[in-house]
Formats: sequence, structure tokens, C-alpha cells
Amino acid sequence: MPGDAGDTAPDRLTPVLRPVRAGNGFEEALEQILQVVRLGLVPDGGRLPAERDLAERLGISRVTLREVLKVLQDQGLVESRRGRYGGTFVLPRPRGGAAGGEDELRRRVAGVDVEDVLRFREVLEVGAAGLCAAHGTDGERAGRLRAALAATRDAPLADYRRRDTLLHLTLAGLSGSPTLAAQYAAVRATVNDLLDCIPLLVRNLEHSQRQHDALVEAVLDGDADGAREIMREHCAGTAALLRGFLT
Amino acid sequence: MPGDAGDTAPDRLTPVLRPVRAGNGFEEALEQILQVVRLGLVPDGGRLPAERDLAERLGISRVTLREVLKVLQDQGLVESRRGRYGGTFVLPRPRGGAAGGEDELRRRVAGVDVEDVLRFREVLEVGAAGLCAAHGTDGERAGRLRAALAATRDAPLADYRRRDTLLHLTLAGLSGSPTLAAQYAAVRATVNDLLDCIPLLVRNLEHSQRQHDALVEAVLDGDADGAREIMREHCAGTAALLRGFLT
DNA sequence: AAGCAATGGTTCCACGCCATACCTTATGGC
DNA sequence: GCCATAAGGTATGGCGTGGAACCATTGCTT
Repeated sequence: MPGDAGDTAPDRLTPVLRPVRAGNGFEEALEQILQVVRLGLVPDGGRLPAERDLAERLGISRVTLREVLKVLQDQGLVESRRGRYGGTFVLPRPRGGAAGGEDELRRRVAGVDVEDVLRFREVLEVGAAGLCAAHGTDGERAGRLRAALAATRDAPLADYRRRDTLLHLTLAGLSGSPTLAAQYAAVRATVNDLLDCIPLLVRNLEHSQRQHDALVEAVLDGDADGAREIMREHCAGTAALLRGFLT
Repeated sequence: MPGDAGDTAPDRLTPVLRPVRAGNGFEEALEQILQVVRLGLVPDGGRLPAERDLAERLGISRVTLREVLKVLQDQGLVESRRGRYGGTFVLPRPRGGAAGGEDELRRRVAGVDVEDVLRFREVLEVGAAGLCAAHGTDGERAGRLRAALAATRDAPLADYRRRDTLLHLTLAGLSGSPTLAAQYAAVRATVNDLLDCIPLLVRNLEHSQRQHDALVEAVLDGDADGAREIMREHCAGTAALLRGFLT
């Protein structure tokens, strides 16, 4: 066997040689727009960016984007209005909609490597918390963080998940690493899918709230070690919950 | 201004609404194959996966892949041999090659957000170290880690960077999060580009070596806090170096 | 009331990329 | 020595996608 180069080594190539695109442009764009909606980045009734803008951000042509929007429109998720100050608007989800969102969720969650997601999520969150605390927060940043925290406090139960997500996204965004923020957004969308598969326990919710308070305090105090430790526990809590229910 | 929804909020969409693909399939594939070579995952004289296999892994057609390989071949980076046990082989880089690799490097490094890269890198590395230490390492994993460490010790100066990379990739691979491993590979390729822009200091090298020893020891001891702390210092060292030279 | 600007809606053509099938070359086993 | 096998090399037709131009609608501004 010539040319062997003695390679019985573990497959180190797999992490690098990944599919260049997860699907076709259509599917990828659909996924990302759904992510925006699922993460609650655009509230009910809110407007998505204009088609030309959105297409450019997603790096696809307007033609393809419009096919995506067509699908979302057919499913009753968004509505398009023409004219100046028109645009594509997110519709409130029709409660228990007939569009079979349940099966959709099952389908998405089916292929997920739960351990991978939970571990990666913890690494990013803990890292973000540490970075934020370490490099300090000016007045504006601190205000954003406090506002996001406050929003979780007086949240109706139905909107808690969304505001919690926004708080964590805010923290990731303040980490000073756009790459980290982007990766966190992606993994958080998956985490939310997983969370949607298990019951929401009010007791855990209160616990989370205390951790959020302590976390923000530590970050604003510049206590990096403290922030990391609290975040680690916070993530461990969610992880234990998910591992328990999804076994 | 109707339909405003009071959104003077910071642009939370940017982290999610990213280009669906960084370029066309051709460019992306080229980049990834170059990454494999640059990271030293296939040693000089080593063989890349067969075209059909490689094309499938990259999620592109063989036609497109062959265009990529054609370019690499024209630049003298790889060589194709036909027949059974043939394949595409990585050629030793012709020292100071006429192919203008210098400009290539400058071009790649030009658009990099150094702070982003350094922060994200630290988060992933520290996270990986913590995960590895926390969930323990069986005999085989421990062996791989020790072997990678040993390889860095008796490395000729010219091959140190490569073996160092391999050690860190091994750690990331043992973290139990494939996503983390993939992200680390990507960010490390960029870090290596940055490192190629600054001089290699032997003193730093010895320092790194001591940290590597301590790191592996902590990981194998299951000392997660220790492993994280050492890794944090290790990354901080590289970061300070790069920040200093690239200012 | 008229005009302007910002948005969605529509059309057309060219090009990139894919899937597939087939050909050519080299090696090892029978 | 023959041939199966595994690899690179070549050719073709079709579809997804992109780019650009244009139309249609709405509401603010003058």
C-alpha cells in the first residue's frame, strides 16, 4: 500500500470539511428568517427589513427571497403590505394554528445532537458573560442590559421565553465578538426548539430570575469570575432540565 | 409614521441575518481545502480524500470540486495521480514560492476583526479545556492528547506551529461538542494567518510549552477550573503578542 | 391636487452549479 | 497475464439563482 503516509490517525478532517451550504439558498434563507421570528427579534406586528435590504443581508437574490416570503405568507406567518411604509409584517401566531407547527417542531428537533448543543451553548454563554464583565460596560451598554433584565421581570408567562432569549442575546452582543454573538443566536434558536418540547416550570422560572439578577450585577461590577460562575450554574440548570426530559 | 412599532432598538437582527453563503461554492470549497492544508491536517506528501468523497463532504458537485483542485494544481500546491491508490497529494511548499503567497496572506488578513477573533478564540479554547477536564478522558483519548503534546516537544522550529495547532484541535475534538470543534478549526485558521504576520519568538515558545504541559496535566486530572485558568493565560499570551504587533 | 419616495410585484435572460453517465489510467490479486 | 477495483478525466442537459429593469401601490410632502 504505497502512498499511505501511515495515517491511522483519527479523522481530523471532519471538523473542517463540512458542507459549504446547509441546503440551497432558499432553505437557508427560510431557516434564518424563521430564526428571527422564533427568537422574537421582531415582535408580533413588527416589520421585517425591506425585501431589497433583506435579500442583500442574506446574500441571496430578491427573486429567491420572495419565494421564501411567499411560503411564509402562505402559512400565515407574515403579511405583505405594499406602498410607502409597507413591508413584510410578522403576524401573531394563531393559537394552536392548524398549520401543524407541532410536527414542524418535532421534525426540526429530531436530528439535533442535544449534548453538542448544550455544551456549546454553555461555552458561549459563559464566555460572553466573562468577556462582558472583563472589559467593562459604558453607560449605554449597561442601560441596554438593565432594560433587557427588567423586561424579563414583568413578562407575562407566554412572553417569558422570548424576553429571556433577548436578555441573553443582548449579553452576547455586548461581548465584543460579533462571531460569538452570531454563533450564540444560532445555538439559542436550537435551544429554544428543545425547550419548546418540555413543560415550562414556574419554579425554575423564579430560580432563573434570581440568577439573571445576580448575573447582571456581577457583569456590571466587572466581576468576571463571578459572572462566569453564575452563568455556568444557570446553564447547568437548563441543561439538567433538558437532559431529564429528553432522555 | 405608522407601523413603526417603536423600534429605535439596537440592531438585533445583524447577528442572525448573515449571508447564507460566504461566496460561491467554488470559493468556499477552495477556502476549506486551503484550511485543511494550512492547519496541517494533511502533512506534506499526504493524500486528500478522493474527489467523490471530498465533493460529498463539501456538499458540492465533483465538477465544481475539480475546478478548485485545478487551481490548486496550477499553483503547485497539490498534485493529482491517476489509477488505483492514486489521488490528490499535498506537495511540500516550495520555500518562498514564486506563487506570491505573501500577498495572498496579506489579502486574507486584511479584513479580519482581530479583537473578534482573539476573543472568540479564547472563549472556545477555555470552554474546550473546561469540558475536557470536566467529563474525564478515557484511556484512548488521554493517549491522543499525550501524543499530540509529545509531538510539540520534539518539533523542529519550522513545524512547531503545525503541531501546536494539532494539539489544540485535538483538545477541541475531545470536548464532546462537534460544533465547538468545527468553530475552533475555523477560528484557528484565522489565528494562524495572524501569527504568520508576526515574528516567532523562541522565548514565547518555551513559555507556551510549559503551559501546554500544565494544561494537559490539569485536563487529565479532571481539574476543570485549573485547566480553564491555564488556558486563559495561554490565550492571553498569544493575544497580547498579536495585539502588540498588529496595532 | 400633484409629485415624490419607498415599498412590494413581475418579467426576462444568462450563468453557475449539479447530477449522471461514461472513459482512462494504474495497481493488486487471481 | 487477465481483470476487477479504485482512482482521476470528460461530456451533457437541466434547474436554481442572480441581476437588472420595470410596473403597481401607498402615503407623506409641498
